[in-house]
Amino acid sequence: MDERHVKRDPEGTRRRILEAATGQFTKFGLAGARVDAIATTAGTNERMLYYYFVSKEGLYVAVLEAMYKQFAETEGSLDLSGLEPADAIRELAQSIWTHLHANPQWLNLVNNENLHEGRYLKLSSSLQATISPVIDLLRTTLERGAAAGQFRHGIDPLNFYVTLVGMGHYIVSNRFTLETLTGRNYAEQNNHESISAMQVDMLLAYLRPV
Amino acid sequence: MDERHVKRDPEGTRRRILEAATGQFTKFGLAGARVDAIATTAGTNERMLYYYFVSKEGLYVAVLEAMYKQFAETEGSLDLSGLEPADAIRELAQSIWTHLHANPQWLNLVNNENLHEGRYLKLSSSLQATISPVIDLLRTTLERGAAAGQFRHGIDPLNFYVTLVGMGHYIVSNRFTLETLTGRNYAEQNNHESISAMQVDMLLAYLRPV
Amino acid sequence: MDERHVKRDPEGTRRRILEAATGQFTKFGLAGARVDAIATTAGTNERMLYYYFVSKEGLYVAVLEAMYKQFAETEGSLDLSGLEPADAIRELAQSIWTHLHANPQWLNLVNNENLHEGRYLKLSSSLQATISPVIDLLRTTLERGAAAGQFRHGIDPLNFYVTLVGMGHYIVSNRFTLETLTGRNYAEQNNHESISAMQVDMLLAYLRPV
Amino acid sequence: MDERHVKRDPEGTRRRILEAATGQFTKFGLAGARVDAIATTAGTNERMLYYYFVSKEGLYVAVLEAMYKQFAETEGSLDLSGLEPADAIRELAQSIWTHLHANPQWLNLVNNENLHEGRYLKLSSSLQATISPVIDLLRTTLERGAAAGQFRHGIDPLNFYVTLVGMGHYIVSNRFTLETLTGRNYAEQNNHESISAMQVDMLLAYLRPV
DNA sequence: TATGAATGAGCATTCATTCAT
DNA sequence: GATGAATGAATGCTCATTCAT
Repeated sequence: MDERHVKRDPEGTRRRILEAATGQFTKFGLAGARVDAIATTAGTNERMLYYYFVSKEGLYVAVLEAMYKQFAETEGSLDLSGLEPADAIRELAQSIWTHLHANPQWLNLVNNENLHEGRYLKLSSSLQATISPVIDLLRTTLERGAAAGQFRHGIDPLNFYVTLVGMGHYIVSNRFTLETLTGRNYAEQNNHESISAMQVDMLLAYLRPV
Repeated sequence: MDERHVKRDPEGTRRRILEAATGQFTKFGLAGARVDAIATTAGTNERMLYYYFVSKEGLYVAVLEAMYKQFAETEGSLDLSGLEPADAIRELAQSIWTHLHANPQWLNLVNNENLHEGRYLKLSSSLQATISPVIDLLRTTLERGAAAGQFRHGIDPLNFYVTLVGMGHYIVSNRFTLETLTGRNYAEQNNHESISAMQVDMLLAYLRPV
Repeated sequence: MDERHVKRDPEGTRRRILEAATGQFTKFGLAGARVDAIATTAGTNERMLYYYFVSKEGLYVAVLEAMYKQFAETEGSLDLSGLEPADAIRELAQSIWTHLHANPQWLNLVNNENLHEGRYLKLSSSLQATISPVIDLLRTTLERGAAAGQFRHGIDPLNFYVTLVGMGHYIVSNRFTLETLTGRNYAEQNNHESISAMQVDMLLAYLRPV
Repeated sequence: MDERHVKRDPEGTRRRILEAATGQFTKFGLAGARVDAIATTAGTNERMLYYYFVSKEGLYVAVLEAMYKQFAETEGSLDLSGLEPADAIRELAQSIWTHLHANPQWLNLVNNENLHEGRYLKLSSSLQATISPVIDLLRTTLERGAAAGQFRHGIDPLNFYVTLVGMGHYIVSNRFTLETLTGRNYAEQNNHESISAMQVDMLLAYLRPV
């Protein structure tokens, strides 16, 4: 059961390097992460990192891809079809926010990638498509609500989606500076629930026909 | 009379180091910024950096303080007293979002500070107070709107403020990954105006009494 | 029937490694040559190199032996018996110089071996004998010329041989620095022919009885 | 008198690095030389090497320049004006050969530079002119000899010079492989004198009018 | 015979920092 | 206040080589 001492385990070695790299890149960013710390944490040596991922940047891209893929899978597996339109929006928001809340380190990676002006994400083929299923889901829900007279017409689903995700992203990603500056810790459940409740209300109030 | 030291300009040197450091830290983060690049850009040598700011981290904290101070001054100078409550909210949102939009590099610094779990911001005394004037302004406006029957009662001003700021922060800070993943560039004016309009509507729809 | 091992070709693999190694060692020297570049160029993997040649140094010695052997064969196949003594000297010189001119990379290997103070050549058994046939040929020719009254007596054949080879070696081996410093490119045919003519004249003028 | 412990000695440090680098590059070539060995030998640390010479290659070029300059100075200081033409040629040859014989490590550097196809020498400005004074000296001597009826007319001075230098270069540069293959050690004085005598005779025999 | 996986020592180079003047 | 010189620990990466199958 001890993976460290299995002599030949290519898949395991690769996976352990990727996991260790995820930890380091999300904690320290691309520049701050140390190759030898990744190797040590992975229970292997630095050489294997280059064997499997060519370079530190190659490893960073691999981590980026893995995390986006994982996030897309979570979002993509949502089934809102049986829910009332308003409940579907509630469910969508809660699902996304919960995932962000549970994986704050992912946001460090996204922020770091924006520091690099998104250049590594662009290197990664086929990630562009990851977002569309959720947008489609949202569009369908908005249309369903509009048809039922519960939502207003003509809402841009992408803007709505971006606003929704941003609400969750901001309070998770900025929880440390927010706590210092406002005295409120949004990682605490009651604070998190309180602002989430406000934000869901906000989204639904906006959708309501005038 | 010694020509070699004609260029003595303590305040200027200090200021140029701070400006150069701001550029480097916002572009590359704390770990990615290079001390010698800062010195070169500032037109001085590395030694002076230590003379004025003790260490790289000391310089980072100084940059952090300067940028928060500047942001607080912008927000604090707002005068909403003459406006209708709804217009005051519009003005507040536009003012904050415009500032974020105009200073995206500031968000890099904030994100970087959250990567470090806010530990350097905590070192900085007296920054905690910077936010309260705006909160007070917002609280007053919300109460004014409620008293006039235009806003609902019992809204938490801090949660409202955080949500409002987050809307602007997210689309500016994440503009690169958003463009790659959604195909929409929120740095372009029409896209930025379009989502801002939705977000103002959202804030106001939420405030409307039920 | 195992398709994965269809490509078994021991002699071919060995030969391709040797050829690839020759290319790398002559281009970059012993220290500069890369084991993995040799393997890749040879269309095999690094492990096979160790299988066939034990070590990088072992491979280097093998290359050294092969090139000296090839050079000795060229020189050894000369037949000067039917020529007038002076023509025999001309033929010998032209033959050696042409070979050097046509194989400049061989000189890189020789120079590299001298950088290593000849220690690898010493490891190689049986190479010492390679030179003697040409010396014998030269001695016979010199004696033949002296007997015919065309050459002076008492010439040391080895010194004569070394001088002759050195003339060709120098202008080929040093063609790059010579071009930079003198502006004359001795790899160009007319320049090469012009200096070779002078050098043949020199050899024959020396041989002429006083 | 112990340079190692002088705390501040920029010129000394620079000079010691250059000397140490000369030793390493001439012994092991550019690829084989080790930066840390150079620093240790120079009694400083690796960082200073980059401080003064930017890179390993920059240091290599500096060494190359220094050695060519030194060689040119030796050759350039020759005064042949008071000698009979034939004696002048003898003196020129002895002077050059003695210098090569006394500085065999310089030839390693030249050979290494030819391995690199002379690309670093080309980087060095102003070295091209180093050779011309000797050529001029030689041309004058050849013309003087021709005018006196002692030398033949129409000799190309550059080809003559290259041949002369090559004679010395070859037996010094290739002394190790020559010893292994011929059994004769041209570093030994009597062997060196013996072949040099033959080569001077050869040069003068060639010059004699027909 | 052949190959992918693994290793540890070593590589050139860069880092933030301090010393001496 | 200002600057050039000096440092040692590290940094990402490559090396020749060996192991396991």
